[in-house]
Amino acid sequence: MYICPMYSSELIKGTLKTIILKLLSENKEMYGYEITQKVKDLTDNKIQITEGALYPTLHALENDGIVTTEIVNIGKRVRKYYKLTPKGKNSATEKVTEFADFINTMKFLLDIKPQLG
Amino acid sequence: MYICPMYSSELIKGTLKTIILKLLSENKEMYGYEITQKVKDLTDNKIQITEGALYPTLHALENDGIVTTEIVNIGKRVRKYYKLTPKGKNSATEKVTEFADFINTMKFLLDIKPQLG
DNA sequence: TGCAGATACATAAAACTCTTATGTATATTT
DNA sequence: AAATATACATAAGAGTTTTATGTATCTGCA
Repeated sequence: MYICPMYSSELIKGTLKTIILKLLSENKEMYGYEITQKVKDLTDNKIQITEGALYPTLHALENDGIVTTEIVNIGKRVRKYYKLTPKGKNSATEKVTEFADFINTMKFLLDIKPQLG
Repeated sequence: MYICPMYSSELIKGTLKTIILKLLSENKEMYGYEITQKVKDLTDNKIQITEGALYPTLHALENDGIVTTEIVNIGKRVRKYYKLTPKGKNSATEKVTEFADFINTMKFLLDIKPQLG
């Protein structure tokens, strides 16, 4: 069985909220499992969000008023959709902006050259 | 008193080892306090490594054979210099390469455009 | 000369985030 | 029929960082 090359877990730490907020800012509403698959697809399996990390984070975002939820029945199964609040939209923008700035700082600090392609 | 704008602490998580290894790969040997100041200077105060994070990390690097240490007396004070081992040089290269790749993935995922300037 | 701030190390408790493991249940594919 | 995928959830443990504390020397300046 093939194990895809993932980033070391410490690298991904601290980026989970940013990723979730960005996806929600683009998709109006998403459910948890959908988020994990989207991230997996978009990153060519390099970033795989685990459920143990995802669900507690989503619950925290709800508690903080960043997202609201809506439970939808799909046949006999349940989906919980998450949607950004106005406050959440601001948070999303801020988080992504901060991360972009952070990337530039790290590129300078680590002397990383931009790549062609 | 002016408080400089730092990145949110979660953003910096997981990057400490990479930063340390990169600096050591460029400077042959450095001591702990020097590392904190260098990072502060190079990032315009945006990244400030705390001692409580730095020293345990340096000790872990030593235990893992990534660095060796040399204690030097400066007057009546003591400095502990850290230097990469051959294994550590490989680790430094790997960590920086991995981070560069990670940055590209995140830029794509977060749809971050390259900036002019 | 005395005091603040900088230099320089270190550790420990607490907080925070993520991994790993486990649990429940339905739907689909082989 | 069984394995895999979908879909939620929580909890113990691991790992990293923050915050707090401790020790000690050196420098600048008022």
